[in-house]
Amino acid sequence: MSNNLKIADKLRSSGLRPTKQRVQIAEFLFNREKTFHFTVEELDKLINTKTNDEKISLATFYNTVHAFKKAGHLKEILTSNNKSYFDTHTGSHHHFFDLENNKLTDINPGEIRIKHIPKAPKGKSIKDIDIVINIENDSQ
Amino acid sequence: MSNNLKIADKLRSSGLRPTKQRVQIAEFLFNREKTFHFTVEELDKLINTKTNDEKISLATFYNTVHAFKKAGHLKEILTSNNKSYFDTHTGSHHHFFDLENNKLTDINPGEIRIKHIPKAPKGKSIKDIDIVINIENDSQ
DNA sequence: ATGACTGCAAAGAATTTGCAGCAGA
DNA sequence: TCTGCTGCAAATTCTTTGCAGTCAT
Repeated sequence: MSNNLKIADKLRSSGLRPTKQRVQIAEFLFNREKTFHFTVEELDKLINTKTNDEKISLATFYNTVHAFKKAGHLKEILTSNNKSYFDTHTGSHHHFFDLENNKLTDINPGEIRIKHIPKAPKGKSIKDIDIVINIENDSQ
Repeated sequence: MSNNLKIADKLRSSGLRPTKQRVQIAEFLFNREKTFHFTVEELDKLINTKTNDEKISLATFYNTVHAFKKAGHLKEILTSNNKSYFDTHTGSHHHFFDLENNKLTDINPGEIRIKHIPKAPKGKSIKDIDIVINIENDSQ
């Protein structure tokens, strides 16, 4: 309940109306301890089959996820399979991408550091840096 | 002419028949000094409008680019716009991605170095590392 | 009430696939 | 000749859009 209120406030303070659908999606995404990585398709399946309530339309998932991203509540991640993955952990961090099962995992922030960041070309500045380490099964 | 032969041999030694289309695409891609970054769509436009000869079908561009990639002559690059970019420079290196015009440029290999590479989760090993530095226009 | 949001279905963009015909070896 | 490759169109997959009806404020 208090979670519900917090979620609603979080949405409102981002300029987003806390509609039933957005609250349901936001609760699912943000009321958890661990970082959660997902595609829109996966989110749709997870939420729409878990509950038997009225289903949320796929278009609404796309709208909502993009709205959350714009509001800074989600981060989009590049992967080698050219799909849009999102991450509930919005701070600066990087990822492993498992090529065998298409799963993302966070790299512990202490585990990777860039020694020297190159200067952007003139007239340009750096917006952000994406690092993905592709992993596969050991070939023992 | 000798270029033609070299290209044909390059293809043959990768197990690819040097068909007219593949030779034409390979010449376009590999007979150049500087690294070349492209999407399949761009390649199609560049090759099919430049010459007035018989056009190469889009499906053939996809087939060929993937065959070249599998043979190790091209590298695929992740970008923030979730399209497949390819790079004629197959060595290990990283990229700037200009968010304003969707253009990739190489980062000079000396300009970036990772201080500490994290260990892959157990049972997994690192296949490769993709780093993309997103850049935008200065905001002055 | 009024503007924003949802849901549906249709459209769009990028890529893949099936298969008949063609062309290298 | 025989297998691999090409080209076309149709199919797939992921994502966006238009718009009428609905809901939050």
